[in-house]
Amino acid sequence: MKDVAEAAGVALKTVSRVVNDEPGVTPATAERVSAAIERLGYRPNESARVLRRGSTSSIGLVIEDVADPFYSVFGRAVEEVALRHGSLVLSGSSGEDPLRERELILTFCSRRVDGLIIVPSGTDHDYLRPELDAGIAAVFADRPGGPGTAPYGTAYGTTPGPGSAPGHDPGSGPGHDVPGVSGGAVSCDTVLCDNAGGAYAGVSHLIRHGHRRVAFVGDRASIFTSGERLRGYRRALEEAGLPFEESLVSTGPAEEAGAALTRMLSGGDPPTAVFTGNSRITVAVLRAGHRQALVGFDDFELADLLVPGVTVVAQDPAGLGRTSAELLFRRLSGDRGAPERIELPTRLIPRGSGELPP
Amino acid sequence: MKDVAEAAGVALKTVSRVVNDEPGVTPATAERVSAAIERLGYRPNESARVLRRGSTSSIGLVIEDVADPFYSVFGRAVEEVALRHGSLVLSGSSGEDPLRERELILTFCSRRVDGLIIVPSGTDHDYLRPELDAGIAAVFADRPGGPGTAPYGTAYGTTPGPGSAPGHDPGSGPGHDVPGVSGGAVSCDTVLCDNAGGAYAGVSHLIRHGHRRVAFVGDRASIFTSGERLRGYRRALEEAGLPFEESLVSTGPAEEAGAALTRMLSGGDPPTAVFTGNSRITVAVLRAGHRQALVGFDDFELADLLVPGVTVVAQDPAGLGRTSAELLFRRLSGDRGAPERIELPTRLIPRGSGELPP
DNA sequence: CGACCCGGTGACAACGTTGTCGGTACGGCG
DNA sequence: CGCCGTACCGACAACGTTGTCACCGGGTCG
Repeated sequence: MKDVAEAAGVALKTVSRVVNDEPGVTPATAERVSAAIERLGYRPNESARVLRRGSTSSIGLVIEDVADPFYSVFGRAVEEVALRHGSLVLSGSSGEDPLRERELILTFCSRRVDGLIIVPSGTDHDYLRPELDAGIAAVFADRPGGPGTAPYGTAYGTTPGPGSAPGHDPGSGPGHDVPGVSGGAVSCDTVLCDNAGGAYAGVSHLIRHGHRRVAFVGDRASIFTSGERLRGYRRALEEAGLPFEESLVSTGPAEEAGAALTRMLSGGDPPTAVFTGNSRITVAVLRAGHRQALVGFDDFELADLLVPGVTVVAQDPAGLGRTSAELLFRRLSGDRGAPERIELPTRLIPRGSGELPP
Repeated sequence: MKDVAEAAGVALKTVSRVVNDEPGVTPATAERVSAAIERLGYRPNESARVLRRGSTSSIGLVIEDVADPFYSVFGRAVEEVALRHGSLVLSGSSGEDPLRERELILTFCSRRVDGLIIVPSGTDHDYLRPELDAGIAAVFADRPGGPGTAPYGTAYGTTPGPGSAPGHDPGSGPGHDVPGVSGGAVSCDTVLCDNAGGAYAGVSHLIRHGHRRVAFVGDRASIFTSGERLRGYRRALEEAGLPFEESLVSTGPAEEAGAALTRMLSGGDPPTAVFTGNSRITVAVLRAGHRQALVGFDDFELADLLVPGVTVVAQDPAGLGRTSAELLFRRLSGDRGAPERIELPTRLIPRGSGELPP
């Protein structure tokens, strides 16, 4: 910029004015400066600008896996909203590792993002407190999280299941008696799917088609969404006056879903229908060659092309992303209202597999 | 940081030393500083650090659509490599709009990314020249691009097709007689798939199974990969002594692919087999209900679950991302060798649809 | 005709960090 | 006892930008 000023024969500040479209520059001068900028291939240094102004015009996005269709559509929606607000998106995959998640978030904070959108893997986000106090906005999406919100659903607070083991809390833990910051659960905005309601609708759909033994094959019980969907499953059974049987429920990673269902089917009095807890599991079950009536939570591409078409309870990943981002930007533009908790509806899409008779 | 120094009763510089693990600090002092850092919830300001040091430890990734499975897997691979090198990834979707692409790239440059990985939509990247001269590394992936490389494939340089129209080159164009920078094509590193070879293999596969009239349904001819794949198709025909017939070739957006094929099939002497130019088109053709022998370029999820399974020429999006990123980081660590052009092999995966008889 | 005002411009400090260099205390050695 | 070397630490400048304020010339109004 100094070079540009020199080349155009003006002061630094004038160049700054031109770059930022500030008023108070003669068209002639502006033209001279613009020419110099073009000629020297000058680009403003965003770091310096950020340092000076304090705001980075960028937000951080922490999701489980950038390559997962659900999250990538989610991310795209966030990007779209960010673009409209002139913001950039820093994104990173946590890979369900709370440690990696923490690292990513803190990295983003170091880069002074204006806000964060987090699909939390971990349950403990107390380390966020100083950042929140420092004015960084945060929205939790798809699952609840945040400092002080650990005891949310029933699934949380139980044994953390495999995968959450690696050396938790390496530092000296969050300061205990910090003056001014201590105590008081400060919860953040949260945008969720209506997991329980969706599962309820899907299972009820199967029951309505005559099934009385419906299996639930879901993800690890330690995952919030998984627990909620199981809750919806139970409610649907209860309401129909059907018994809840442990033997018809399996929770675990998608790779084991096929085998789990096979075991159920080979037992006495096998289920005639299956409700699957997410699309990875739905696909795993299909791949294992099972042909029972099936409703899956979460839509996936080509579900309509399979034979029979796969009936699903569709979430709206784009809507989730859009809503989260819009909420975040509302906070960034000064909304200081109470933390919100938004639940997005799901939609049952009948395609054939869920309408098969027992 | 000033606050931390004050709280710990030391100088700014000492805090800096502790934060950066620099030698020359007594354990006792370091401990005092660390305690103060923890207590105050201090995080270093990356912007200031960048301003001072010059390197941002971040790279920019410009792809067509973050939500597209191909690119999201690609992006994930890039992220993985970046993580290993301690870098962050800024990513953005260009949406096939050269203007948006340019904007994104320049934004990234303003943020002083160390390097760029670009899946180019536009053909003209001359605006990159000042950045490249300023030391930013760039790798073009999936399609060639970059300043001076416009006249690459045969498809380029022709009429730009619909979609590239919106007000090109708004400024005063790249400086014409810039001293020191003018002329001389400076090409960048490029990582591609073996598009022509893959298409050749796929079409040959169909021919080997007895087909003599093979249709090509591909994307707009203005897209590099599309042109290359068409080239492979022609070569396969030639080598088998089959005529190239315009009436068996359709290029255009995926939404029109189904209708295009329908038209071909309703003509006299219809094709008995179809080669599709990308997975979106493959799916469109399947959705249109066509049941000819089919080989598609690019693999997609559930291709194996359809009946019959869809034979594809699989690319390796993760490999593409990994290779691109590794090449980029090699450049960043000082490799000043001649620009490379890497072509990744494809793999034919027979699943049934490509082995149907005429 | 002089005072005032205003639009255009420039000088300077400050944002938070780190590289450089200079200072101080302490231990060892002549 | 004095000198030197080393280890630790602090003051200061600089990175590139922008906010603040002062300046200056010309037009306007009293």
